[in-house]
Amino acid sequence: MDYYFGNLNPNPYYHHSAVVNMASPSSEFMLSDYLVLEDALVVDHHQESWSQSTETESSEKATSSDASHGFGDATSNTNMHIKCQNSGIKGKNAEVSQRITFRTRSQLEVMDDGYKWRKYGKKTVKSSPNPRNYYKCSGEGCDVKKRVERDRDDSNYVLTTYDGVHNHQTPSTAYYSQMPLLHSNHDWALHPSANS
DNA sequence: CGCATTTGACCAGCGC
DNA sequence: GCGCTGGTCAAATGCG
Repeated sequence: MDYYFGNLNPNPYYHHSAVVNMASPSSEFMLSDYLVLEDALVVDHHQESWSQSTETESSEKATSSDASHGFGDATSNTNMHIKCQNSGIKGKNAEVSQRITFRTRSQLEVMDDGYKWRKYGKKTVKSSPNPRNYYKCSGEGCDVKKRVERDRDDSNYVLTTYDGVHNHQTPSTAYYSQMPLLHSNHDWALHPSANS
């Protein structure tokens, strides 16, 4: 099984979105176990315009794999839209250099990505009728955070946003060398706004 | 009993 | 300056 998630497109003016299929044979699957890059799309996407981008994502949905790639029915598969955003965050979060948003079709809100997370907050936000859950990595000295919420437009999808990079390896390191996506030092293209 | 989760309070940034 | 909003804190609670 090949794992790959490097630079999908050399053009630095685009963020990268990859559509992958992730088989989920049980509720205890691990992201790192089943993440398979199915196809790569390129979309222009800005950190500040997530709500606007959902229209783009809806069109992606219509053209993306879903069940049409022969991975089985929707209840047994998790289809993901992955965005990597170097968002040029200003202010107090300026030190956050990596932001990755997964859009996951899943009944599960929290997937096991190999790291241990501690929930520290839950908030109803105005931009979505669904509550947003906040998690911190339990790794010692690791300040990576993630937010998890149901897609406001389609509750079958879960939006998972990772902020920052881990300063340690995942507790399950078996796929480390093959699976750079959820580790530091992966090779993402930068959006021009990140440099301004 | 120890640890994780819940949840209301608090804080900071932003727009008006 | 004030109110709104999103993000975080921390005491209370639940669970194994």
